[in-house]
Amino acid sequence: MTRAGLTAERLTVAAAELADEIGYENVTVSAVARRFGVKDASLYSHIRNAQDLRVRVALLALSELADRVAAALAGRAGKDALVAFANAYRAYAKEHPGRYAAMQIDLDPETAAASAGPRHAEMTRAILRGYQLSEPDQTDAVRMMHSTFHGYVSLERSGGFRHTPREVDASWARSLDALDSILRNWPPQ
Amino acid sequence: MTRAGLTAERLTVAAAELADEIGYENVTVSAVARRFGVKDASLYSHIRNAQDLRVRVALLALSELADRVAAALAGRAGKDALVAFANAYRAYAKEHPGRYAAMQIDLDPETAAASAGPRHAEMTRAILRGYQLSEPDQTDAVRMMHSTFHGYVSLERSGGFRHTPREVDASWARSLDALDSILRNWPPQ
DNA sequence: GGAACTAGCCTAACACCATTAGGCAAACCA
DNA sequence: TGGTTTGCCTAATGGTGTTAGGCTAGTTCC
Repeated sequence: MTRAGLTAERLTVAAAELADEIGYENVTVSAVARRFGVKDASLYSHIRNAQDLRVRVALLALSELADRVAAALAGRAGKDALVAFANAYRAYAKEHPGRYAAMQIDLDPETAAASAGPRHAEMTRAILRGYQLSEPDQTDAVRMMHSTFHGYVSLERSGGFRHTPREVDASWARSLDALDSILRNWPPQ
Repeated sequence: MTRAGLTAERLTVAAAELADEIGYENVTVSAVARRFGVKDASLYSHIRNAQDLRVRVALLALSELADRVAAALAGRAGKDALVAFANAYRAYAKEHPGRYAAMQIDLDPETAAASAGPRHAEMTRAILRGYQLSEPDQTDAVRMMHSTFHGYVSLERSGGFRHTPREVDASWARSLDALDSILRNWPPQ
């Protein structure tokens, strides 16, 4: 009887793949075990419990997304950077809906601090260097950008835009134009 | 043995309350049954299954939120209306996190059409009457507004803004200023 | 090469949840 | 009051999460 070679990492990747394939909410310890042809209980030497597995998937996704965003940003500034960031973000969410969903669980503060979350924040701030905003406007702008991206992607995914015929891609592009315009003319206090 | 007096409506309300109290993902058929002091199986004369119960909670929440937004909008126009809408939306999400989470499930098209979702869309469009936008800009603007609200609320709830000290309320107000400003000066194609 | 050890996967067992089938009694209705 | 409906129950099945303890494949050390 040869061994399956389970590790926390392999389980995490398998869970992430499963999430993209069958939906995040259907990812279960049993389903992951099945994928490796082992019994459920065997996973518990590698992960603490189901929640632990979910957290690992979230961290994986956060890190993958940060890498892609970083790559997209390289060598760009201003609106170019804004659009590259936004498109990388949205593309990741579309390619990996399950991982994107996993990212939404709330991590406890120390896990969050050790995650790629701070890298996201840092990169978002980097974009704003092209827009001459100082604190606290910068923080407000970061929050608005992040909200818009996340809100758009998440409404798009859940079919919130289906009822209106207008192309979602076109609307997205205009929203980015609007964001750019507002960052260039951030309303004075 | 007196009867518990179950109905689909009472079960839905109880499930919604539970969602706000213990979190949407912990709402289970068993937990609802427990709350009424009846056996799990007894619920199945009133609801088809767990998914049916979830859909009912989502519809309840959509309808409650639409009512509150409608009340907030009454007699307002322009930026006043925008801010009233946004604040009603955010307040509902904070008061009823479980119901807000329930609203995010995707309804099948005909259920969605019969839900309060279209009322939301209509009210959002009504706000834009104060801003002289014609199609397709109007659709794009509706999508951007909705994304911003949803994105903000959902990031705030999941602790996405915790790392930066700036007050979330203040940032929110500035984001609404920014939205207003952009609606007044929607960038030309 | 064999003995001792480690670690990886297994079986067994339990609790909770979702769901279906069929029974019995309370509530209503004639 | 007797019959019918309907509401909740018991019983049973299957999936999932989790713990405890066992067996053996692979490694280490003489």
